Amino acid sequence: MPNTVHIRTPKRVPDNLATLIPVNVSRSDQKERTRRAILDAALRLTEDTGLAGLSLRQVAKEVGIVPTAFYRHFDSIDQLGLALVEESFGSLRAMIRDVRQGSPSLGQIVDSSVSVLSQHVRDERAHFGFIAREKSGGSPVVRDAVRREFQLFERELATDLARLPMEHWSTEDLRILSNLIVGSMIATSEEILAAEPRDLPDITHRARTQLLMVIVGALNWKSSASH
Amino acid sequence: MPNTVHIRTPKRVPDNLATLIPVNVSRSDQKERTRRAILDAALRLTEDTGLAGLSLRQVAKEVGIVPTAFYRHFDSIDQLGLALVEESFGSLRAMIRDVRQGSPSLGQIVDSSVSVLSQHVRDERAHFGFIAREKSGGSPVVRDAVRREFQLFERELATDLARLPMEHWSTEDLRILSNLIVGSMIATSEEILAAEPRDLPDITHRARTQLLMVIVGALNWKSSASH
DNA sequence: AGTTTCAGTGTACGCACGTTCACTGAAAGG
DNA sequence: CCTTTCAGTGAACGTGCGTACACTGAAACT
Repeated sequence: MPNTVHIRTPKRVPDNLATLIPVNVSRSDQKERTRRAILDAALRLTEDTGLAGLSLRQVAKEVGIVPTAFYRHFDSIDQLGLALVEESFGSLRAMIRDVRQGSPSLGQIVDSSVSVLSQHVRDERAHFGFIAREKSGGSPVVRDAVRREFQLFERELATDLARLPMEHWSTEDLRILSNLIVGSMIATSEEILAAEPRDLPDITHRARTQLLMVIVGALNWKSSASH
Repeated sequence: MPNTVHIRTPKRVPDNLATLIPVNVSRSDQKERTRRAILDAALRLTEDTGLAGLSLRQVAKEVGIVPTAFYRHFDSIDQLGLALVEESFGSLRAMIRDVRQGSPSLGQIVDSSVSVLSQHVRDERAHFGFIAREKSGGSPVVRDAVRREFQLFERELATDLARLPMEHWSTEDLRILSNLIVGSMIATSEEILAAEPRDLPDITHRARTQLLMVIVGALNWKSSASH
């Protein structure tokens, strides 16, 4: 059941309006539609095989175009991969924005972080799965892109942490802490992706506890180290 | 430069000794040699492409046998993958044995754990890389095998932790803690694998700090929770 | 000495792959 | 209205793949 998209002439645009405002209809946005269809198809097909096992012909068939038409949109599968990395981290950043909404007590931050993470992983399953897979995946270009994004992420979390009442932390220690937290969150995401729905409460409870342990640990570790 | 192994008749065994003790020479151990060569070749080739991108013909060429001969040793690439999982976790368990050698103060446990991990990851680079890749890899069979091994691992660590002076911890809390620790160690391993040698001291220092944070956190979290 | 076993051979098959190239025909634009 | 642009077409290519099948010849067994 291909996702057919290439209806050559989908609709005649009424001239009266179309000429006034350049409604960006038809040609350019038909291209955009196809591009989206390719990204969606790739995201779906990658679920089984990873980007490495994705073939241009599979994608084309799924989208409903001829193989060669793929090149009108991407130079290579790697470029497709990079576009998916960008898109996937887009939804991850959207998630962070949700977490930042209101930052009350520390306990509440932990609670909302974990529940927002859990919700987003399920909502954007395909994106999170893609990231998890390609983080250690076959294509060096894509793999490195994913890792760079995570490092960026880690840095952002570090500056966020600096705003919390954990005074006198060196930037290095903040990086170490945020590296630990990001790592745990990645692990949790992967567990959520792999788990059956009924195990979800256990996982979120565990993630909450772990995040709390880490924070409590960081605070006490610091005070015990700089006595 | 194939790893040629198929010298049909490598050596005539001197009858005098060979007949006394069944030295298990030639046929059965020639098979074993080839099997090993296949495993080694697969481990090397997988480094670039992942198990998903590994072809039976590549392996055969690398080993120096004809493609069809592969089937004398494995039913499928998946079976090869499972053998590699087993082997890779073998070296991981060897590592743990090293860590357990002498368990003095808590600070020393942390130090030796991290340095042993760091050393082993570099010594058994191929094995650790394989595990990291296939943990989210393309083949469900192999992927699940890796995850099952990690769960086993986590359980073992939990029982180890139970022997430490952290009394009155519920088994659930121990599982949560060991899940956190195993997760951090996986993340650290992946960072070591991806890092250049000169960044290694930073990474081990970070890992040490994180492990300490986690332990301090776990202890304080527990005492604050069960006040 | 005669028979069986079996790791490795060699050919041949059909299939999916990426990429090339010249093409078509509707949309965009002067 | 007439020209240009360009997303999608369709045939053709060379390559590497997994697997089938009948085989060989030395090692192992009786």
